Amino acid sequence: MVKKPYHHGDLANALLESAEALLAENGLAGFTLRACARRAGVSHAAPAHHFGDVKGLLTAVASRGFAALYDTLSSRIEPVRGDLQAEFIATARAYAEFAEERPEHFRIMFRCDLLDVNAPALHNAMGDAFCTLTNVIRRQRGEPEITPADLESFHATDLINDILIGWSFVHGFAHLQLEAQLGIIPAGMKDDMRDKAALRLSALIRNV
Amino acid sequence: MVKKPYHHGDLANALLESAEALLAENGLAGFTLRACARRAGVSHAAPAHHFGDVKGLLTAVASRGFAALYDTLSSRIEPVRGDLQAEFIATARAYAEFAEERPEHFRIMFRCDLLDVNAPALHNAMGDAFCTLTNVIRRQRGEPEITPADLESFHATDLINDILIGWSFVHGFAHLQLEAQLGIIPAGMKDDMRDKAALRLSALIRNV
DNA sequence: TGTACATCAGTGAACGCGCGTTCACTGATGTAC
DNA sequence: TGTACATCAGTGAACGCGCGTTCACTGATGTAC
Repeated sequence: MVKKPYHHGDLANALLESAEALLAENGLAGFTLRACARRAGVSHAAPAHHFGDVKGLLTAVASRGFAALYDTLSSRIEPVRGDLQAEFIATARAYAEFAEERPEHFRIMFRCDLLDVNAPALHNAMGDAFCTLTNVIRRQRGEPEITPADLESFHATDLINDILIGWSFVHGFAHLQLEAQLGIIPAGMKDDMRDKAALRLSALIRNV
Repeated sequence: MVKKPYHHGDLANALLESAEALLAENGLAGFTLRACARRAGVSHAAPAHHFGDVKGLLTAVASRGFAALYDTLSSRIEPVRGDLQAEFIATARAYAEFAEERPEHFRIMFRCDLLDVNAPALHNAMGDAFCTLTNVIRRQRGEPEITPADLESFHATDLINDILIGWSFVHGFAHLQLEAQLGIIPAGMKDDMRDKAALRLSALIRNV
């Protein structure tokens, strides 16, 4: 039996994992600084050394959420890259499934009142995820891709028009579904309806 | 000076108004049963007689939110009724402005984890609001309107396709904007971009 | 190679707080007869 | 018209709880010389 060392070694990550587990188990209500510390096997005052306060920890959790969303989107889009219809469908599907599989994580990510929205880590993680969505739209339009760095200074208004449609649709569907607002659609048909809607929008954006 | 009567007379409404005021002032964090009771000038055990518990009160708050959303949508659509492009633009605008003007109320309405989603009052209020949105789409498509009662048994899948696009877009834009995700769009251009996107979608749905 | 010292990353006790719920109660109201 | 009684809508004290933050502290680590 190994004696527990005084220093944890990787407490920051351990706390983030505890936080995510707590969110998954009990929702936002189950998330507290003290509970995270308890779960990580550390005194409740320890997290302050790494995250400052609750908001700091939540912001880090949200950053990891956007990073995970980025990974999900990338991994789903990559296999069908170039097939514009399939890309669009895969994007909507990946986004919606992410929200369904990690509902509490998803909720936190879009709760700017609980987060330090100016934190660089959060800002960058958001930028990566949204850049991926933006590039889906750009490919639909036959335009060259951009990088997260480009996003900062990006003002091509006619393109933003379609990005707005794409973002809003994908996000709106995922959020409405997550929050039980799509009761009108029979449970077994949601995926199919979403795919069809995505297909229709893809055609609109590709202008065919 | 009037002696305060033992019975309040309209405590249920007074509590709802207190709740909404607290949400507006301090967000969800400022909302507690006790705070609502305090603000309504009543002992903290009194609300239980009207709403049972916290969830019951929150559910009633959300119901009033959907009723207010219904009113907002109706009053904005009515003046331009028949002008399909203007109707669609007005709908997106009304929805987004509602979210901006009553952010905390809006957040509560879409937090099914905090609500009793099976409460009839909530269910009906949601139905009224979403029926209004549905009829916007139906008019775009030249189809007869439906009533909230019809909504229950409504499975015309080809129509749902467009409803899904409309709902998701309108809701997604409002939610992304509320949660500070549209930083890429210069502040002064958001309304214009939203209107243009709505116009484009209106054309898609009208199939022109 | 040692050593002094600054800094970092934890501990654990304490503080003050407000919460939701329960409970026995009481004042007010409504209604059956 | 009166009265008994059930029911409703409040009160206020009490319970038990866990929270976030602060603080003085200590053990461990890293580094300058």
